Amino acid sequence: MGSVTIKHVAEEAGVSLQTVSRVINNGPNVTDALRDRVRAAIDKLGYVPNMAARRMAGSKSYLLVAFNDREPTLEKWRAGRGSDWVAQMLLGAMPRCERDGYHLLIELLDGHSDRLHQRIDAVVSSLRPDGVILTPPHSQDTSIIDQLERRGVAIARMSPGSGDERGFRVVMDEQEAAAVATRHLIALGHRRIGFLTGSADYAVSAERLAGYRAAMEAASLPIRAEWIREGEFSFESGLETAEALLTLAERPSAIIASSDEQALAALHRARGAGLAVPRDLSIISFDDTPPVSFSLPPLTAIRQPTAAMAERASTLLIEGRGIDPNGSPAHVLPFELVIRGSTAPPHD
Amino acid sequence: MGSVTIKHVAEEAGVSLQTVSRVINNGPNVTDALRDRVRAAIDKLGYVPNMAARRMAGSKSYLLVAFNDREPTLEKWRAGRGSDWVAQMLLGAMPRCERDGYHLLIELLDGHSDRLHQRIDAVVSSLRPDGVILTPPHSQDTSIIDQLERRGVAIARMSPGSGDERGFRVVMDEQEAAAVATRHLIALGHRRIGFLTGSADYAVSAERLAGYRAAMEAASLPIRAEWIREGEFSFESGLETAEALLTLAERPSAIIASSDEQALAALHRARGAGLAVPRDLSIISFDDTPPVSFSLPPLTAIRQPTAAMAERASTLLIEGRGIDPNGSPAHVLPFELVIRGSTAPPHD
DNA sequence: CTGAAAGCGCTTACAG
DNA sequence: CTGAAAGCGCTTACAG
Repeated sequence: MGSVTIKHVAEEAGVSLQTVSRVINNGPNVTDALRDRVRAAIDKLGYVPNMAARRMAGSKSYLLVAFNDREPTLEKWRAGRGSDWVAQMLLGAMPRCERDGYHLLIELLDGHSDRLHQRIDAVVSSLRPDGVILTPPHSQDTSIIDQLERRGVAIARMSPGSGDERGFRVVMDEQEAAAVATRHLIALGHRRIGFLTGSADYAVSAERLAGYRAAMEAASLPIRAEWIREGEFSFESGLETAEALLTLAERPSAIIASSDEQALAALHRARGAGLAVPRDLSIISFDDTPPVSFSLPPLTAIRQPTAAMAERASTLLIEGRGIDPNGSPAHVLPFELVIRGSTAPPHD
Repeated sequence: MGSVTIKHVAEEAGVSLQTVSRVINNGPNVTDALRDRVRAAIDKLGYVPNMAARRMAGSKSYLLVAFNDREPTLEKWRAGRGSDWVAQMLLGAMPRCERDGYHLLIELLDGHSDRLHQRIDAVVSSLRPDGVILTPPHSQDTSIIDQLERRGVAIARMSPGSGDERGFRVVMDEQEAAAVATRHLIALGHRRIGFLTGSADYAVSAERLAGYRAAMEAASLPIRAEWIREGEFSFESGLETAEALLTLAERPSAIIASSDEQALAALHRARGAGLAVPRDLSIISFDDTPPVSFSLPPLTAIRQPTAAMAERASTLLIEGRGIDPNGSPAHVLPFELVIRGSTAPPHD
């Protein structure tokens, strides 16, 4: 609609397009007088650069795309239980993007579909984002990193696991978090501590397990193979693995779950087995999404700094142009052990 | 880099750019043979149109912007209680957008700031979205509609209230919802029913109140002025207004709250006053976000079809090009009364 | 039914 | 320190 363009501004200020462009982009070599004149014209006309045009002319797109795993994301939204990783990402990343005139686009990606790469290519080709935020499990998918690298797209990977050090990596110390949880239980007097692992295709799963092992060993506590139950992050998986743990002849007096859902499922199973939490069984969960603070009792949990991680990822993508992050150290953000009512000294 | 453009496709297929463009956009007048040849070339090269270029050349931007009220939105994310309206919008709108190659951008808008219009102009000018989804309270802000109309931007308004019939309007029947809630209580035997109003600057607040009034009158039940408490949607406001209601000489045996937060606050106050819910006091809330199903007892609530509304809004914006929605009827989506444990016959 | 030209609003080298 | 030209990748009228 007869919108204001750089041309109008140039006329109003009596300068060339070129100069206006330089002022907009804080380019060098503009006298203060001219700059002021241009700024005044911009304000007067209410000029705002057209992003599509800027992008076309070869500048930044001012767009960041955050890819999220489709099914778990939709599933959680549908369930309406408030387990909202995406909301936390928005909380961290959106205001950060806004501050520098960027926009954040959430995109859903199918876990392992054949068309995964096709979809990524389509998004990158059509949107030309200045950077892409990858979340698990895609953040650890080497073939995706390959693809994005080939396309020359900057990457920030949240919780990417170890091994591949390409792109900006933003993490919390998963291993230490699990160790802290374990030590908390040990300090309470627990010796038989069970562990429910997360989905095998998420790198954090192995890291959390390693932290548990390390802390148990450091305390010279035995680790029985039957105490470690391999599962997935889901409630259903939690039901199954917790059940297996609770029906053991010598059952653990405490359980560390690799997700909130699993922990909630463990709580459910404990109740079913007539075990009082935390009296007969202590439970610690991972992530600390809303439902765990509403449960009875509310759960002790490792809080993942999702918002802070997303903010950092955005910052790195916005400010890190030209920097080669490859091989540089990961950005480690602090987690927190939130102690609530599901942990106590063992009863027996 | 060195990305595939329409030019490459044209060469590969041995046709003009023009023809490729026609095929991409499902334009008329292309022979099947040519179309197939072009499609084959597109597939072979993995061509995806550059959105910035399309936009520049005067086509759609394939971008939808959803404006949300900044502070309440951030506040809820920060609180981490899972009261997530935005997540429900994403659930409804994102897959719908994706289906037609659109992208949804969430943007935050300050409630009443001077720079509100400036911000909207900036977003519209820089992004050139094909349409804008407005949510309360902005969806009922006449000056915003004016502004967007002037700019020629298509608008879909969620819960816009009555009066201004411009743009696509997607609503639930707020008045009927409140009436249904009221009738549910009446059917249970309640005669003294209190009502906590929502924020005055949200049109739904007045509508909900009107529904309550209508249902009470239809049942020939008295409406005492002191039973209607004007407040805001927040928990704090709920504490205050519920307190006022519960300390009345002749206190209501049931309360309808205009938001989940208020209802939770009422529950809190009831507990403080030694009243058992639902034995001594029934409570119904509005919206049905996650926390109300976690409370003790879980609350009976009117469920707002937020995801469905966002989906409809997207559909209207995507498919409704060229249609003038002004003055056409609003799109009414069904709400639901979810009966849980906070409502029962009055005790006395 | 198909194609050559102009132009969208910017930025990037390149001159001066 | 400032400006005239070219070009980004498309689509839109306009020819043929």
